[in-house]
Amino acid sequence: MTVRVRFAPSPTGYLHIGSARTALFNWLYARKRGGKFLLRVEDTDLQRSSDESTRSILEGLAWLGISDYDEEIVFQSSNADKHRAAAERLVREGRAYRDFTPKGERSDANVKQEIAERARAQAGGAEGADHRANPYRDLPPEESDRRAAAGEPFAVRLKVSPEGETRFADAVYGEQTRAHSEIEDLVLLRSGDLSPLYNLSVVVDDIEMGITHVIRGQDHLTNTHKQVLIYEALGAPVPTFAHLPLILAPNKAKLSKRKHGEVVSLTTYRDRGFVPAAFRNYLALLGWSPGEENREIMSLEELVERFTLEGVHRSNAVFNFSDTDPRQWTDQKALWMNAEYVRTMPLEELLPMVKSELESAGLWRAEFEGGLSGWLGRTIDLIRQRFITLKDFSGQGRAYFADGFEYDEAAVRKNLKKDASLAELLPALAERVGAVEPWTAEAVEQALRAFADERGVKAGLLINASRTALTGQSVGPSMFDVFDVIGRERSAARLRSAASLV
RNA sequence: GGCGCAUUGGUGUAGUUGGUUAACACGCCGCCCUCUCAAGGCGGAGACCACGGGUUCGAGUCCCGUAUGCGCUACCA
Repeated sequence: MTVRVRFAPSPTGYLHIGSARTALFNWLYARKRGGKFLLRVEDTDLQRSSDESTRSILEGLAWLGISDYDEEIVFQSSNADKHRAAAERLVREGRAYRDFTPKGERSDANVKQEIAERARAQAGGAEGADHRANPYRDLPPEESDRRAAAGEPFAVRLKVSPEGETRFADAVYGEQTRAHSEIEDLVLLRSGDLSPLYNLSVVVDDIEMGITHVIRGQDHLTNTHKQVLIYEALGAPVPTFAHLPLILAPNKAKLSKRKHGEVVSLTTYRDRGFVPAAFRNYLALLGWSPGEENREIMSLEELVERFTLEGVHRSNAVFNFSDTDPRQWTDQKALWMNAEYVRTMPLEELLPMVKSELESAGLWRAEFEGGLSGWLGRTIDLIRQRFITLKDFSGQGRAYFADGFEYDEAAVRKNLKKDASLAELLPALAERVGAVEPWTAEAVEQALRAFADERGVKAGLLINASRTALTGQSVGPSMFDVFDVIGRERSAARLRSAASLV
């Protein structure tokens, strides 16, 4: 049987990195098994869902390179009739019943507290909660039909048998069992508009879509038993479940936008200059590992080849970042991995990303793809070695692409103001450099060192001063390569104008 | 409150039939390289494998208990 998996986000906000990772694992599993990867947008909560969210989720998946869905995207809201029909069928078959209890008030905010209080109150009673105490549970069908026909509002609940237990083998967490006494007669359809609830919708849709493997977050693990019950009531085969460990914040709390801000949003990584392959690689390693062989840098193909559900962990992973240290705005390993990709990936793959970065910074010039294309390649190859994100090409790297750049204050202090004689040395050096022939790194080095000897100063003084003069920075590639790439005229001009900063 | 799941250095993980000094990556520190900073090379600090019992000649690996964390428990998804 062909494997069919789905990623089913609800479009109530940006794409959370935890969801992105769930999508990735689904995708990897489908590709690994030669199966189908489907997308279902769970937009049943019209209040909170938005087209904008849907769009941003789609964009995020495309950015990650996993948007090659094998079938049309399914929108859950358009399946409401099917969900309702399924529930009505269960009522007819006596597997579900109409509950005419008036709908209770519930303040969304303190549900958790309410649950705990109710449970504590019940604890005083007999053996736990009596989930089958509903007076409408065994109402004769004729009376139920009559009251419904009379227009009395009702909800539809699944009739969970009081004895026994449900079980399923989770591909990650292993054998799971839960006594029926722990499961209430869950509501399938809301009273009033008879709109379907989540547990019903997912099951009906997954059956409809022929899903064979449900791979999702561990927060659904306990509720899976309810869904198994629905599958069984509906007489459908139960798919294989694989629950994924959660991704936690440094304080081990759930990662949330409200508390942790933009670090949890996938788009942040795109906007801050991450290479998609790097972030994808990092994400894959959160809650999964290939086992024995500990090579961590893996291409998409390698990830597909090595991915298994058995390699998924059971313990939650901590996403480590600091909200006070800007250098650690996100997990350091993610940053390291991105730098690794930036400096080692094939230049032709990096080029388009650098292009769009330079474009959005207004630094792109048409010649970069024409007469200067060779120069551009050399330059990028030179400066990428110490960059971390794509943003660095327009930030620290600005001076390579434009004459208008800023001098880093600390760099000026350290390399230019340090020695007053630089005010005179720099223009003289400019003169010398301007005459170098041919214009190569070696020739410039010879000229500069000779000049230093003549003036009786250390070459290092001139080299460091030149670095700040030509790039505005205190750090960067080997200086003679920088001269080479910046060019004779621009180098000389920058040396001269830097004299005024001394 | 009930039920479930988890627990290896700061973080991500390896350690799949119990057997020697618990491995790797990130981060951190030092040295080398050197025109700076990275990268790279070499080395180092950091884990009594949550805790307590038990089984065993021997346990990170099996069993029980405790603690802690997380999840679920809703006419939210």
